[in-house]
Amino acid sequence: MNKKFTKGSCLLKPGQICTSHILVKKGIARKFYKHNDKEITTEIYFHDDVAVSLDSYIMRKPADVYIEALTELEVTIIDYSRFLDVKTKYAEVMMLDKIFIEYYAVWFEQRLKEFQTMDASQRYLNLLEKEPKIIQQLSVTIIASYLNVSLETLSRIRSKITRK
Amino acid sequence: MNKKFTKGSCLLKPGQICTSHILVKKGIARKFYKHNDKEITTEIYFHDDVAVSLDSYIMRKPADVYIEALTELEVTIIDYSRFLDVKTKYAEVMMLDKIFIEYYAVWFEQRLKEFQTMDASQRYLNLLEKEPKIIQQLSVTIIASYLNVSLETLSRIRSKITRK
DNA sequence: ATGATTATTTGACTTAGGTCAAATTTTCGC
DNA sequence: GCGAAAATTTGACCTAAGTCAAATAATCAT
Repeated sequence: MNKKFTKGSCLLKPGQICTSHILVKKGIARKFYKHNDKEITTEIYFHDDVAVSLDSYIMRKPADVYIEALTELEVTIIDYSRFLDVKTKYAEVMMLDKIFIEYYAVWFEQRLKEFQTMDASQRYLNLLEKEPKIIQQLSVTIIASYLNVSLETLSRIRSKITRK
Repeated sequence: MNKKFTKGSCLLKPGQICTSHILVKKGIARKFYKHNDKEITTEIYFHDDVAVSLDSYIMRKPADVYIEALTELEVTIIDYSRFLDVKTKYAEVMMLDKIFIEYYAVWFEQRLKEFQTMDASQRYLNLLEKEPKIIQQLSVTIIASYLNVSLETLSRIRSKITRK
């Protein structure tokens, strides 16, 4: 089921239960949570990426994250209840769902390692290498909140790099 | 298939492919990786916990982590090939495997959030609350490497807390 | 028990990165 | 294009936590 969202609108808000997967078809979205009024961006979605609040979806509990359209956005909503029905019938679909979560878990492990082993500049350079689209298309504010540094620090990192 | 390991021995080393899940029956184990000669502990396993190098297991690629016995250790090895065979036959088993990974992913997400939002003392207090066994039974060195702080800093955090 | 090894604590110093404030640049509505 | 609002950069300063070194404390083998 296809849907459109305007820039700045939210596809999911804290308190809602995430019952579906969101497949981005056009535009950019992000997931973030608030901590002491600070926004921390955890994921950024481009074409064909899938957005979901994993713990809300799995535990059937209210989400604690926002999923927000960063541009005009077109998505396909994959409804959980329908999906569940298909899953019980077709082992293949269930297998795909499992593979999705496996890769998601590996991605989390990788990202955790980045925070444990890299300082701010290394994280920036790593992101530049691995996901240049994020650097190219998003604002300093959003990139900083994705790297978990202050905007000022990110700005300094960038100027130091370009000065070289 | 049951196996015993002596304290300090490794159940998995970098370079090996992790083809099985390890179910701890007795003793304590940990997973860690080395970064610039520093050991970073990522997980600690007690009775009935399951140890696996997820990315090695899923991607069938050489592991980059150690799984080490911290005490005399008794485990049950669940071999991947056998398990795979069972999985194709019994959807139930596959479902359990999927649930395992789902919870694992949620756990990673949670842990990532801890690093993004808590300072060293908060992480310590959080661990004390959520996994007191780790604080009670392991050395400062291991706890520090699990919290990703230096041993000196952890020692100072502890003395500050007990002084209160 | 005693000396040796290992683990933990304490001290002095350094540094990455945060905060707050001001300056500058960019973006956008009209 | 022009002024206002928003985003980014720069500066000054501060703090959490790291490093290195030395001092205690705990553990272990003989």
